[in-house]
Amino acid sequence: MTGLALPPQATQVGLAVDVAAFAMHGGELNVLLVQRGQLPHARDWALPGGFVQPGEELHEAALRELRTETTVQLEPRHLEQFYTFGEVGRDPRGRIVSVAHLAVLPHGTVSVSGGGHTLEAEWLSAHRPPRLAFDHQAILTRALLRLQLRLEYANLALEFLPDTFTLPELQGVYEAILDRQLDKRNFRKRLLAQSVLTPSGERRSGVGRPAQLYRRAKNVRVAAL
Amino acid sequence: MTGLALPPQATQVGLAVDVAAFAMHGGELNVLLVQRGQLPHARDWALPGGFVQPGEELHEAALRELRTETTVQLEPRHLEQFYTFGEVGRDPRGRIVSVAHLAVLPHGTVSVSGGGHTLEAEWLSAHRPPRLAFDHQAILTRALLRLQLRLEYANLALEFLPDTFTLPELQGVYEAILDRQLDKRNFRKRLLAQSVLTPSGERRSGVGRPAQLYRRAKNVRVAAL
DNA sequence: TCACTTGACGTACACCTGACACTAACCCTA
DNA sequence: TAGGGTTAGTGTCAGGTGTACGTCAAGTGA
Repeated sequence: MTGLALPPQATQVGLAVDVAAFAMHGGELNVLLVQRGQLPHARDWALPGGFVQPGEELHEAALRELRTETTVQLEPRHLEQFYTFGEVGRDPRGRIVSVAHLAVLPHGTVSVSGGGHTLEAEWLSAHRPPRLAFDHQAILTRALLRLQLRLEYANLALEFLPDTFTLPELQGVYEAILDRQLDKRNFRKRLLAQSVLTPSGERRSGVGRPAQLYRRAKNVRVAAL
Repeated sequence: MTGLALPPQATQVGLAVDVAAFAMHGGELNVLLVQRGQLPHARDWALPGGFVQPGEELHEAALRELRTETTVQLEPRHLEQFYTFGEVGRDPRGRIVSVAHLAVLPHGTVSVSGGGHTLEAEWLSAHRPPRLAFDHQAILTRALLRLQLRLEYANLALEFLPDTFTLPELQGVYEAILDRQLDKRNFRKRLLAQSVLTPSGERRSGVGRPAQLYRRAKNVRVAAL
């Protein structure tokens, strides 16, 4: 376009993305992990991720890695870059800078399997994960913090649930993300006051008293990450 | 260390840092800008920044660029990485990814001059800056947002003031950063309730009634960014 | 000494938050 | 069909927080 070249002092580094993808399973907040098939850290668990390709945007790379390593297909709006990890010694192969992304999986995306250079892909406990490769534990910790921050001022929790859901289910999502218990009376008060929910009229039978089903209110947009 | 090499699919990109450094001058929030001496965007204003050197940490690079381009010396604790800009077309020279940093200049750091590849360094209005090179306007906008967020739950504003200061002066810092007016009575109440200030006993004369001078209370640590 | 400027202070109200205990509705089993 | 088990659903009060707002105090300078 211009004939301009990179100046000689421009350090060339490996550019990577990593993705901390979250979903709810059985009342627990899970994070999507892969088992590495290559050195370094072969057979260790890690966040899905990999190198950005030439001409590829950062968020595209994140989506691609997620797709090829875990078969999870995601829309760009559920993805947010949150921190860049570039410490000199973080990867034994050389200077590799990783732009870490946070992903929220809409309800329904569940089955995963390994692919690419990974042996295995699995949903594992986000708050009590196994030992992770590289500095991925630090990345995960920061991702959880960001997720909790976002929870407060977005309707993020709705993403983790199907179209219709009960209030106790929604409360479960909050509790799983915050990793602590909430008072149900205060929770209901707070949520209903926001008027982002409309009762669907139906109820869900289960073990005890049937619960009212809600859905997201019209013209309430879900938080874009 | 291991004999491991970067895999062939590892895209090599130029790695840069940019710094949005803020200070208060004359009741206005200013940002430190440099006038570029090289193509592309020669003679345009830009945020100080440049390429990371081999073996150099990101925050070290940010401090070094600030020092060489603007003669501003800064401690690491006043620096925070806040976003990474990696869009494909953002730099005409090729794929250059920039890790943007926010810097708060303690009061007293004022005189600047160009250096390195820059013609000039100057403090200019942060909320109404001149036209900026590359995507630096987007970087600046995001930096301002982050600064405003930080203001709320840190004692960040104290950094912008000398050791002793009056409450109206402190309020001025808040107003300059938030770019809006605050009620002085509520401001006092809020600030004094935090008990991070101690009256120095002295007063400062000026046009109207002399104001009480305050200093940061003992054992109140300033927010690390 | 009077007008002007700026600092300092208190009150009243709306709102939000968190603590807390009981009733309602349904299922299952004896 | 009655009763026990289980989960859903509700109201109130106290304390704190944020905001709006009027008034007096202490200087300066004409």
